[in-house]
Amino acid sequence: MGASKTHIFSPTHNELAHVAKVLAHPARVAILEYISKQDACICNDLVDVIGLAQPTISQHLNEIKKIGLLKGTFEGKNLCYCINQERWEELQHSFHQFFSNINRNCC
Amino acid sequence: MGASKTHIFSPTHNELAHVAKVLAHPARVAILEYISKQDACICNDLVDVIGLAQPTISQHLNEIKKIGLLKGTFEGKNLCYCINQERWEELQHSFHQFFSNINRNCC
DNA sequence: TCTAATTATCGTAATATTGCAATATTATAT
DNA sequence: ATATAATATTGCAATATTACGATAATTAGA
Repeated sequence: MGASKTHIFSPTHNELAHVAKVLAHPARVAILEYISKQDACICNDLVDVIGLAQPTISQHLNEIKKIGLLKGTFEGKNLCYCINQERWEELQHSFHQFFSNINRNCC
Repeated sequence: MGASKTHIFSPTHNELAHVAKVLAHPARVAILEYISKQDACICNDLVDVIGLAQPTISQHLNEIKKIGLLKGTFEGKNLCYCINQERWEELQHSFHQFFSNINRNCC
């Protein structure tokens, strides 16, 4: 059918997948890394840095925003994106949990 | 256009995105968790456990295989999937690196 | 107010993903 | 060798994602 059957999975699995989906595009990984490395958070140089058209960057930023990873002022000419550190750590923890949770006994 | 412009991104960004894409579906997260929690690795109960059709599970397993996360015997009636632990730790490290790499100075 | 600069939204085309029925393949046991 | 059980492959339909041109909205400054 094409649509994921999210209803048959646990909230935990759906949430991790949902977050992973945002990281599942190199542009978004690059955007996150770039923003996180700026001392000041005057952004959007992004269009030049990343090399995609402005509407495309805008869409990617929106995806990142949706999972709560960005904070800052979102209006005006000089808007300011930056990483929402609490959320960042939350996701870091989720992935850490996922990766830690593995059995050693195997074939 | 629809296709990601992977060539404009760094190998590191592409690789992380590529791996994240595999985790970007709850079925694959569930499959990985299930396999990792089995003491013995006699699998495929998966069709029952996950609740998707056999061809669908097979496809998901294939995606997971592609990034090297599975090892075991892949032939026969009683085949045996299990987590490739070295690869698992490699990916764990990649995500850890990504999440650790963030600046504290912001608005 | 008018203009210039910046970001967001809309519309659309190309491609990718998800899911399953039907079928093929493979390996084991009889 | 044949039947059985388990997994893989194929083909296709439905939906999602990616990308960008055109355009709208927003804000700061002249």
